[in-house]
Amino acid sequence: MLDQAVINSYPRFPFSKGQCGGINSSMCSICLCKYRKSEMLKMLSELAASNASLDTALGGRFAFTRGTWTPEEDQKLLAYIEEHGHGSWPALPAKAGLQRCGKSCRLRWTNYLRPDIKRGKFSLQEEQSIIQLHALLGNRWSAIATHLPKRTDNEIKNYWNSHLKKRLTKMGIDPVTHKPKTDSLNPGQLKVAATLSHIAQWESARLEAEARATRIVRESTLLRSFCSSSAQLILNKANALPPLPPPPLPLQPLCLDVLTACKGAWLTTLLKENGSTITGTLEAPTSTLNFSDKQLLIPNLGKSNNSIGEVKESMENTVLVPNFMEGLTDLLIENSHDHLDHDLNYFEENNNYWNNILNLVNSTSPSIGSPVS
DNA sequence: AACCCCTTCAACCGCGCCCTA
DNA sequence: TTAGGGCGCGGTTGAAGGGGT
Repeated sequence: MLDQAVINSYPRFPFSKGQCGGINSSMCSICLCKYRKSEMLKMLSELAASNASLDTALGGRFAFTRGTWTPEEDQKLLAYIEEHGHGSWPALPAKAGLQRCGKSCRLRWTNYLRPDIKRGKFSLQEEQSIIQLHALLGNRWSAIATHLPKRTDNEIKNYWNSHLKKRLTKMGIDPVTHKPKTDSLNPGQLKVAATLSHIAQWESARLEAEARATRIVRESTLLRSFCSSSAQLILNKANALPPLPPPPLPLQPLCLDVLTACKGAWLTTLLKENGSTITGTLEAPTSTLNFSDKQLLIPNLGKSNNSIGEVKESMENTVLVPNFMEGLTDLLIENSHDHLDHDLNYFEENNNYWNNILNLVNSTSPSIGSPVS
């Protein structure tokens, strides 16, 4: 058996650190290729017998370059994929003449070299989309990325961690829950929170399913220019996906209603707190819900035969709705105080902001027709 | 100029899912 | 049914660069 010290001293040894000695893992830590234990044992005994370096003993098989990619490497990878498509990633480096593992090539391609990637500063609209989608989806970066054209999940994740998360924290909003940090909820509030959590869970699942379908279609579109036969297979796969299931009633319209109410809440508060006389061309709140003093108030609507009414009735009288949009509403309200009081540009931007949320849900949910009537 | 600290983000790690033989 | 191949995903790391002292 190979000396443990030798294994540990070799930084490129192809097994997970600390696991290679006992051969209790079949996972290569460099390229994630998997090997049979018998094969690994054979490789190790060959190495021990040869008394050579690991690279030599294994035929230079694991002498991968790591770290930052050079322009020459980029060019090689780009040229190969443009001509042949990527095909099997583990096989690509040898064919393309690269001393990289397949996984490194795949990451370089998907996060940097792909022609459909937009690089550079995130726009205000993109920032808002990320915050909105993060409130709905949490750290599902790939799902979020499907709603931001030409942005990668890695880029969005980095931007969130280095910019947006800190910004929300600075404004007193928990970047995980998207709620003000000082929340303490009474039983009635918790009840509503549970209902909204259910909505968010459904929306999250729906967006995830949609993201999957979108990803497949996008991948097929990209590949078509390189490898028409492979693309056709993926297109067939996408076409074979079953339609997204409708959300459970009564959550379906209520979800939209809550969003609409949030928009209305923002509008009402802005007008009220600024003593503004903005009228006419500005859109009025459309929700059946009322709003006052930064609290989304749900009145007792009484008996109703429709399911929406039943849900609302269950919320009873007047309660604070601690949903994920409230933090955003507060964020916007704070912004209005700090920077843009009585500024119509601000109004228009944020009116669009709420319209975007509604459009987002509307456009991605064909089965969700309209807010509750 | 030199050093330190902080931020950014490309790249890597480890896990788990899906598919196939 | 199971093992292995392939790959996507979220979390983490560390090199590079900028700013302050």
